[in-house]
Amino acid sequence: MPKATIRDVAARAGVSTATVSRALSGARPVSPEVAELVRRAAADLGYSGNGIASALRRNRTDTVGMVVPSIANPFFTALVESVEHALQDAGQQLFLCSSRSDPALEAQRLRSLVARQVDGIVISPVHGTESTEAVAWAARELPLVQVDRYVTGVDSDWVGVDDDTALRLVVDHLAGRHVRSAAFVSSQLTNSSTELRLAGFQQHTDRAGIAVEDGQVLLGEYSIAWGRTAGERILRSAHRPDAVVCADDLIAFGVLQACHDLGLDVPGDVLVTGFDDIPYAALSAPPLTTIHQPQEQIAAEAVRLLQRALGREAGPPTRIALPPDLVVRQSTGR
Amino acid sequence: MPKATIRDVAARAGVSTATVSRALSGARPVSPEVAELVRRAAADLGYSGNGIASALRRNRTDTVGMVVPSIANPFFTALVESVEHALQDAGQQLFLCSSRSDPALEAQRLRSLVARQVDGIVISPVHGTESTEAVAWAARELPLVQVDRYVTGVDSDWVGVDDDTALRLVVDHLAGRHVRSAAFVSSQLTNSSTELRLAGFQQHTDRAGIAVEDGQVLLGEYSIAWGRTAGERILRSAHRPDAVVCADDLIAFGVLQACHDLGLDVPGDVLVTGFDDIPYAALSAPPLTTIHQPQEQIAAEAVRLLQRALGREAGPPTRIALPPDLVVRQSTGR
DNA sequence: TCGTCAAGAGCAATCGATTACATTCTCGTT
DNA sequence: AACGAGAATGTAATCGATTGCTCTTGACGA
Repeated sequence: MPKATIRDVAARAGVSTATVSRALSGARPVSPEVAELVRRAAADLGYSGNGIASALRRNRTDTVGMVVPSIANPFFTALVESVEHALQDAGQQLFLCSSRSDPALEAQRLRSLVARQVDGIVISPVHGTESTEAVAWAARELPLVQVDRYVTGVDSDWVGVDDDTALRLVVDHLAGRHVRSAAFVSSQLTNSSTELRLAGFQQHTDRAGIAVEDGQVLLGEYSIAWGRTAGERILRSAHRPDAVVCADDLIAFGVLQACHDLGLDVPGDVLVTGFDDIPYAALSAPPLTTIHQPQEQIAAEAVRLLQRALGREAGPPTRIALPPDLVVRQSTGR
Repeated sequence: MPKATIRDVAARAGVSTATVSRALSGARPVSPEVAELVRRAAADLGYSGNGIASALRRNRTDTVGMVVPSIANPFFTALVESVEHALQDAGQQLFLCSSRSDPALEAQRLRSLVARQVDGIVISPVHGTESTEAVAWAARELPLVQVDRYVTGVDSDWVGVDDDTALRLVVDHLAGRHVRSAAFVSSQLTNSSTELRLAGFQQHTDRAGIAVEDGQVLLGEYSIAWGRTAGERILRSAHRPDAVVCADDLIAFGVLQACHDLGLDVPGDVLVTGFDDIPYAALSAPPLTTIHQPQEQIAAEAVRLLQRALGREAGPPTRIALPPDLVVRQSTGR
C-alpha cells in the first residue's frame, strides 16, 4: 500500500488538489464545510504530505544545517541543543553535521547541505584559514552565520564570546589571588578564538605583571589527553608556575589529572582555570574555575541573524561578541 | 543571479538534460568526451544540483532521522556520533532531533521526519508506553530501528546492551569486594532499559546474598542533580549500605558529590558504580567503576539493520542485545 | 433588473532532476 | 548487403505539492 498523496485525498473529498492544499495549509480561504471534508479525508487516509515535493515547489525546506567540529565536545553539544531549541520556535528543523575537525570533511558537509537546499547554515569552522574557501563558497550560496569561531576573509555574520574580555577576567582574578607566574595551554593556533585567547592571555598577564616563562605556552589540541601531557610538562619544569590557564575545560581537566598524578594540590600548589563552563566543570576534583559562555544567547542571536538574512538580501555582515562571565570555583582557591 | 540548474548545464554543454544527469551521476555510460564537456560546463556554472528535486524523483533522500531523548547526555552524544560515522560509509546523512524527554515533542519530531521523507529512523524512545503510539505509527511508515531503549508492543528492530548481564557483572564485582548491602538509584521506570536494570539488580543481589533494605531503591531521573539528592538520602539513612549502584553515570556523579558533601570516602566508606562509561567517568573523583556500552557496535548494527530494511520489505524484527563490559576503576576499590 | 465584486473552487503550469522509451549510429555477422 | 545487437543520446513523462490565472456563483448597490 503506497503512501497517500494529495491526489488521493482530493479524490476522496471530491475536490481538487488545489483545494486540499489550501485547506490543509490555510494559505487561502476555503469554506468551512469543505475544509472539514478535506481534513476528514486526510485523516482517513493517514495522509501526511510530502515535504520533498512541497520544498521543491516552494523553494524552501524549513531546515537549517549546522556544522560543528565535534559532537563529543560538551560545549558544542550545548550549543547545538540551544540552536535546535531556538529554531523550533521558528518552525525549522536542524540538520546536524560533524566535521570531525577535518577541513576536507567540513567542505564535503557544506556541499552536501547546499545540495540539499537547506535554508541557511550555522557553522563553527574547524580552521581559521583552511576552512575559508569552503565557508566562503557556502556563504555565497546561502545565508550563513558563524558561531564561536570564525574564518578570516569571509563577509558573514558571526556570533561568539568576547575572548579578550574573558581572558582579562581570568587574569585579573588570578592576580587577585597573588599569582606571580602563569602558563597557558591551548590548541594549535588554527582558528580565531584560539588566537584571541592567547593574545588576551599575553596582553593581560603583561599588564598585570604576571610572568610567563619561555616554553610555558603549549599548543596542542582541545582534548583531555593533550591537557594531561602539557600539564605534566609544565609542572615538571624547573620554574613551576603559580597558575595554569587553559583555553578550554577539557584541557583543564587533563591538567587537573596531571596535578593529581604528580601529587600536586590544587589550589594549594597550583591554580588551574578552564574556558566554556561545560556541565562537568562543576564536578571535577576540585571544581573548576572557568569562563561561562552564554550559549543560549549565542544560539538565539545566530538564529535571529539567519532569519533576518532569509528575509531580505541586504545588510552588511554583523559581528556580535557577547560578554562572558567568570565562574569562580575551587580550582583557584577555597 | 539564480542558481544554475541542470538545464543551464545542458545548454552550455550543448547536450540534453538526460545526458547531463547521466554524466554526473554515472548512472548510464556516456562517451568520455561528452562527460568531460559536461563536467566542465557544470564547473563553469558552479552547478551543485538540487537534492530536493532529485529526492522527489528518486523517492529517496539518502537521509536518516535520529531521535534521542537528550543531546546533552554524553551517552547519546557518543551514540549519535557513532551513527553519523556509520551512515557516512553508506553515503547517508543524519537528521538529528532531540525529544527532550517529552513524548509529545517526540511524536512531533517523528511526524516531521516522516513528512520530510527520510529513508529511515533510528530512535531511542523517551517512554516505554507513552511513546508507543508514535513509534508504532512511524514504524509503519518507514524502516525504523530502536536503540538502547525500546517501547513495548512495536515490532521493530532493536539494538542495545544486555542489561541483565551488565547488572550481573556489577553485582558480582561488588560481591567480590565483600559488599553485604547495596542501594540502587535510577530514573522512574518509564522505559525498557531502566526496568531491566532494576530487575537485574534485584535478581543478582538476591542471588549473591547482598541485602537491599526497604527504601534503598530510589527512582528519579537521569541527571546529576537527582543523583545528588538520592545519594544524600541514602547515605544519611540509618542503615547506610556498603555500595550504591547507579543506573547511569550522571546519577553516579551526583552520588559521588553527595559522598563528598557528607565527608564520606569513596571507596573507603562506600562503593559507587555507574553505567554507560561516558568519557568523564574516568575523570571523576574518584574515577568511576562502570559498565562500558559498545556504542560504535550498537550504531553499526543499527545502521546495518536499517540498510537491510531499506533493501527488501521482508524479515521479522531482529533484537540484538550486545554484551557489556565492566570497567573497574577506583570508586570500588584501590 | 443589471452590473460589479468578492469569495470559493478548479485547471494547468511549475519546481529540477531522473528515467522509460524512442531514436540514431556503428559494428560485426552471415 | 541486410540484419541485429548494443552503445550513445534525446524526448518527454514523471515525482507530489503549490499557485497564478480563470471561471462560477451569489450578494449587493444602483
